[in-house]
Amino acid sequence: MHTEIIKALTSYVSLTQEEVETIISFYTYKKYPKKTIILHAGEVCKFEAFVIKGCLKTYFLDETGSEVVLTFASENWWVSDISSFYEGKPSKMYIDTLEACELLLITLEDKEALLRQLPQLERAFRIMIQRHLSVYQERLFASIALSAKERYAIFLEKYPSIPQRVPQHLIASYLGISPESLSRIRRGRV
Amino acid sequence: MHTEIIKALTSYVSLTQEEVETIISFYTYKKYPKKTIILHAGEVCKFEAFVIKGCLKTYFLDETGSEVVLTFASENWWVSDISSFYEGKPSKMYIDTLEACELLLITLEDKEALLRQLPQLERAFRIMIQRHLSVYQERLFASIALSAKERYAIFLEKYPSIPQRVPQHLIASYLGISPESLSRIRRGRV
DNA sequence: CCAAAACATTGACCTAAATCAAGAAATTTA
DNA sequence: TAAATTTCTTGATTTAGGTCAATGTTTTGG
Repeated sequence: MHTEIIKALTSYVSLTQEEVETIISFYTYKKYPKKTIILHAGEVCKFEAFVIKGCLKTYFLDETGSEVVLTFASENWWVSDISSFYEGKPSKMYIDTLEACELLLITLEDKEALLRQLPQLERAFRIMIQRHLSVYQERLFASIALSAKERYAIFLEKYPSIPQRVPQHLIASYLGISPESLSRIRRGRV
Repeated sequence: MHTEIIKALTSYVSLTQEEVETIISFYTYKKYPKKTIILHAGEVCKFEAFVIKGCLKTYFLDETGSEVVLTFASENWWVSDISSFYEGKPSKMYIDTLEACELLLITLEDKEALLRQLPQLERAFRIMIQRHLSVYQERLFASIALSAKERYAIFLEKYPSIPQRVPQHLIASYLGISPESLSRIRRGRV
């Protein structure tokens, strides 16, 4: 059950069996049914989660109340509102399960205790955040510099399995285009 | 000369005078004239820099060869291509000075040595990267969900001093709009 | 297994912002 | 300080992609 989170962390630091046990002991396994809101805007995000199984979306509501999808998180990804989680401030985003999910969760208190106990993990988490950062950087570039069609092509290349499990209008939202336009792009009618 | 970088780091961890000296000893002070390219796309980024004085832009070139500004970095900000710097891979971006600049630079080797010597800094750097991440997150949301006019208004609120020192067409590029459109937005003719 | 809800497609039309072109200002450099 | 370069503005025109509305299709839950 915990093998994948350990794999994710040991790509950056090496760990003894005892250290692995320690890490595991700090995370809580939890199941959520489909369409569960696990973080509401306005709340402080109390978890950082690793996705064992399932798929989630993180999103904002715009002025007209419609969803703007920021990320999809599926197996072996992390999901949280990092700035709310670490700085204890109310989140502006929502996080929902799109499928039944199994997550490994940690609270801020426990994460800090874990890092005090295994300071070498600081490095692993720092590298993971850096990776997240460059993903956002590339998306921002795409969003500024590329056409809707190009953004969709890149999305398909990077996340070929997401379209099979996520409704198309959410992908449109993620790409910053209307569902109608995405439909037309897919049909080649653009 | 180093007071601001120390202030930036001590907002997250407290340091003794000796530790402060250690940090300072790892950074190299350097001056650059205006319009110097300090990172070329294709090169590996060999520095992480703290801006003491001056202003820089980081940008990509799009398919037609025109600049897409990703960030401006001025006093007390960090500038680097994080993913190239840490992962040793060729950068896709450029970094240029927009004014004469004074920077404090560190190489990856030195940064790792510094972190081995003062592991409590891991925390400070992690928090800084998290902050960067949420800045990108908000910009991505803005870029997907808000109009050019709204994006400009937010930019002015967040960075009121940048327009006084950076050409307007670079701000347009940063916001993902054409220089002509930004000119019209400013004139209220939109 | 059927009804209801959610999702996707298509066409007609609209609009925010891009592009093109020309000139005016401002800044730099010699 | 004059010439050169860079930057900014304005108008005319185009276009990518949005919106609205109707219809078809798939999925879900009772």
